[in-house]
Amino acid sequence: MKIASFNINGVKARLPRLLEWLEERRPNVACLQEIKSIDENFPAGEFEKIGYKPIWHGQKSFNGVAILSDGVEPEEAQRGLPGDPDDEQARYLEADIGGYRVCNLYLPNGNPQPGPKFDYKLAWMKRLRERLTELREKEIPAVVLGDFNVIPEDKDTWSVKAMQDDALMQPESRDAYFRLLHDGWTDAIDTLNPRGGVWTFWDYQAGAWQKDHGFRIDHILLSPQCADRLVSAGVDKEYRGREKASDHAPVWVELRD
DNA sequence: ATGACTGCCTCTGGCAGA
Repeated sequence: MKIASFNINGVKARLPRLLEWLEERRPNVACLQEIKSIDENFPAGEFEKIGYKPIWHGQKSFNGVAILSDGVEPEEAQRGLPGDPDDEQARYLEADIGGYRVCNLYLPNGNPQPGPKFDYKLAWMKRLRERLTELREKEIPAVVLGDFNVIPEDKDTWSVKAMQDDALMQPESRDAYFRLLHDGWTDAIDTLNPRGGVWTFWDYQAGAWQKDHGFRIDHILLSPQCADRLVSAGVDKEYRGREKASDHAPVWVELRD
């Protein structure tokens, strides 16, 4: 079972690149973030044409998440992150697929910090922990993946100095991430690349891609019930270098059946 | 260096992203 995550930065602008990646790499499940589309405009038919069954949670202009499943209908389990009825941002979608609970998230960026956006990020992470604790207590084999907007450790960025004031690597953001790991979730990419130096994002600006100035913010967490099924995990880095690329590269995990 | 690039909706410039 191969489960992937891709912050595509606009489903409309990225559609040819996205279809190309799906056909070339053929993940069983693909979680998308930043579809930047209202529900009515989501191009479901384009995915169905190549064999993927989609569910999606859209929003005008920003955010938006979707789950695509190869040949199998995803059984939606949760739309939107619980815990705040006033939060209308489309950043969370859960589905049952092939015996796994797949939790797709687009965690708030939090810049500028300090400020209300950073407060929203930290509150969102607290709610996420509560949701994931529920799943853990039910002992569901779960994969939680997406754009976490957290640089977990210094080894996960090309430059600590360049990023030191960024919301992505503030101690509060990191603490909230490590609370999840201490709860029993396994960071699949970090487990297989303990020395770091693996990037999933390169800024469009200042020639960041050409200079390999990236960082790791797209993560895949495994619940205790499926951590021992981990076979491999990685980043489809080459897709960041293609024409009209997203600023993120896809990440993926392969789990033993 | 208040920089850079890209997508969105469209008040085609301002906002958001990271």
